[in-house]
Amino acid sequence: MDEKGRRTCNTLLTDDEIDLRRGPWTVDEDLTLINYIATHGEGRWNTLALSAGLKRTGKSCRLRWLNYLRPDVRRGNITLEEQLLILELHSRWGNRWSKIAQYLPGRTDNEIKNYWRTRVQKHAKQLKCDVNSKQFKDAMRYLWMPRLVERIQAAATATASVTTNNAYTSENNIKNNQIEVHNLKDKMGLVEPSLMNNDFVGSYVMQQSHTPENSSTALSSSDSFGTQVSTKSDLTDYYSVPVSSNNNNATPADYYQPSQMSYSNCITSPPGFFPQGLDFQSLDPWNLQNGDSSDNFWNVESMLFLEQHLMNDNM
DNA sequence: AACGTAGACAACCGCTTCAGA
DNA sequence: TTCTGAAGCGGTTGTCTACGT
Repeated sequence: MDEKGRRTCNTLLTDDEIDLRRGPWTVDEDLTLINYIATHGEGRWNTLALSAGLKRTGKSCRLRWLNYLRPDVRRGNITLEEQLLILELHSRWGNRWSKIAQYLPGRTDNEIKNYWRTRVQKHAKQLKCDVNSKQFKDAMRYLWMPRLVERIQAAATATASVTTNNAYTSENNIKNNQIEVHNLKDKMGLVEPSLMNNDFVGSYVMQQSHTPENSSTALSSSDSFGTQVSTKSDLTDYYSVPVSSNNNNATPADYYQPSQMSYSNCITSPPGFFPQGLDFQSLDPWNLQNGDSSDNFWNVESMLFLEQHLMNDNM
């Protein structure tokens, strides 16, 4: 362990503390933490770490639990709807990751932060502009976000087409699809401001009226989580905890099978945020089937648009 | 097959905030 | 009111894996 690792928060660690483990968590450690919390609930993290016999800091235990082991952590690709929401909320609040995470049930601030750094900043780099620059923000708002909306609509349309297969004529399908699109916008609380010009899809602004602050059922805040699932009964409803595991590549899903909370329960929007509660899962067959294919927005058309936009800015 | 590189994500660090003594 | 420890938070780093050469 290097010198930096021996210090935390400007204090030298004791000899006992130097014995603390670092780095990736093992399956045994995960199981110990899960079992301890399932039995005793959460408490003071430092005390918990000691009592559970984990040679980890309380901080490390807390992070592992909140970001990985917690039963309602949602893993896997960020959906198109989630991407749209992240872009919108980040444009509003900046790097307030925990605040943004409140709007994405099951997603952690860490995950959103990682998404932003690896995907969004990558695009800024491709465009050779700063992620915080007006140019990039405009590109997000006027290109990326409308395109996300289009793809969400396309996914919804595809779903509608499948479910209505053989039932309608193509003309009816078109009408239905238009209704789907309209409903989607309603569901997402999106309003279209007047278009800047005819070439352009338009920007989408999230309505301000529904926020976790004014909703009594805000989810997944790391602020509030400690009071949400903290009892044995709560946890045993979610888990069946195996005694041991030899699988070093185990995921939380390998450790326990959720018994009541289904996947779809985790990924609907917080009640009160989207006017009618957006069912992410039902709208996203594209992403589930093909993985995250949403990164390739910067085609020739986009680049031309951006160039033109930047030229107008400079005039 | 071996190596290098980039991307994704888990984990850590240190500062700030908050609550209780 | 002040102090102290715990927890929260955002930035950064480390590690693993997939992919290209």
